[in-house]
Amino acid sequence: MIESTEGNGHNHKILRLPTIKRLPTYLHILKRLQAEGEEYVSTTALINELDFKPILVRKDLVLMGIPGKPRTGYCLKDIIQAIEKFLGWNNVDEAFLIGTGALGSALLGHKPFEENGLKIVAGFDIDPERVGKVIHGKKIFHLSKLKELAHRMGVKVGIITVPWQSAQEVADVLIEAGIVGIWNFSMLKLKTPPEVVCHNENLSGGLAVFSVKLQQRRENLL
Amino acid sequence: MIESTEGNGHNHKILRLPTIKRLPTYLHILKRLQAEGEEYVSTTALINELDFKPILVRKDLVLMGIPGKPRTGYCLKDIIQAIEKFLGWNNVDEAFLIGTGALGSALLGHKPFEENGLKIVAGFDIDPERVGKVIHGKKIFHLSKLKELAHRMGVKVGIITVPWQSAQEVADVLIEAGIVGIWNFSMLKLKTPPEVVCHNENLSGGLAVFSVKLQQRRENLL
DNA sequence: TAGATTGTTAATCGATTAACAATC
DNA sequence: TAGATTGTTAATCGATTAACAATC
Repeated sequence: MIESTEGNGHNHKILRLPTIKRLPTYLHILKRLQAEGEEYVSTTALINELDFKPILVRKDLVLMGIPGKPRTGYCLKDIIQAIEKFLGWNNVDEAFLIGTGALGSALLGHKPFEENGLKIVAGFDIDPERVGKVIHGKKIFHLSKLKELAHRMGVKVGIITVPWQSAQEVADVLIEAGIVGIWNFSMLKLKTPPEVVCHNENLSGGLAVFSVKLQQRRENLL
Repeated sequence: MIESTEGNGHNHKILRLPTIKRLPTYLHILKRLQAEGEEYVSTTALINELDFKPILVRKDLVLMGIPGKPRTGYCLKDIIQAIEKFLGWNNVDEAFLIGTGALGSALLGHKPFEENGLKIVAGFDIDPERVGKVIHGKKIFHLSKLKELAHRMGVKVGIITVPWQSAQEVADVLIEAGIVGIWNFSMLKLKTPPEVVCHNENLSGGLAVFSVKLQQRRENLL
């Protein structure tokens, strides 16, 4: 029933995941350089602060359609603007966060989110100890209030930071409340309808890589 | 991006990063199945709870040297043990965490770390408001105490959760204190000597991917 | 035996790197 | 012009998927 007469395929430049993940790193360094008064930057200069090869950076910028000038490099203002626009970080999405344990509380107070287009406006929990409290300036409501508040405030994004056992239950509440995007920090693969965007964050993947590196370090010492 | 083992090479089975990042996900599901009383699992059954294709799981298990039985699948106890051993999650590393802001506090109380081989034993900060406090059961010391405590307690791992401006400074303190592994959550690329293992966590990469997915969702609606 | 599943070998796909021409 | 840097096209490298033989 939902048909996209004009919204097929390539209404938006399609970047690949590895590229997208690198963008915030670029952005951070570019802003630093800008704050230091620079106006242009070359990819060779950029990678001083980076782990990548210059050609990779150039490929990424080409993919985003950002033009550079031979000999001078890229205009900082232009790349910054292009990246922020591409990521949608220039206009802010309001979000609800469900699950105010250690991780959830942290995200409630995580500054970079607000600066990067995602503003958490309220927290939710079912623990009576937590409901009614204020964490990092954000009020915690009972989960049963979510649907009503979502409609009243027009919030369309949910962040799940509950243990995996209750993650699906929470997802169902969000879907019922008309949320269109879910950022899932739990270990459970959620069942969601196709029209809801769901992104699973795999925090333990990072720990795994670190653990293996540590082990290899240890073995190399022997 | 692929970090090869630097040194001699094959003292340890070498897994690739994508495989390593998938291991915790496998582990989590395998343990769930075990708790439900299962003894064997086939890759076809596994991917019900997963986003991957069965062949990919089998390839990963082969890489780790875990044998399966045609028709029956893999012995849960064996895979779980093999993965935990590979990740070094059966013996616990003690770690210091530096920077007790929102993110740092969260990690101090993040249960899965303890269960997965990384035990944070103390926090550090320079803010007098925070020094002396106890967060999630862990005492916060002044950064100037780190070196002495590291030696006394034999701690060899550091987790950096300070803003990027002070990250290098903190890293220098850790290196000076004889730490061998650094898990860096700041946005700064740290300068570390080759004998120190350094793993940079890119949290904003996840946000970037989620942001793009949200945008695409929005565009498809039009 | 019949059937399901593993695990090997080859094919495909995607991402990074290299070479180099185009540009200012 | 000389030199540095971009950006294109091709080569390489790595990861995933497919096909299928081996196994219980």
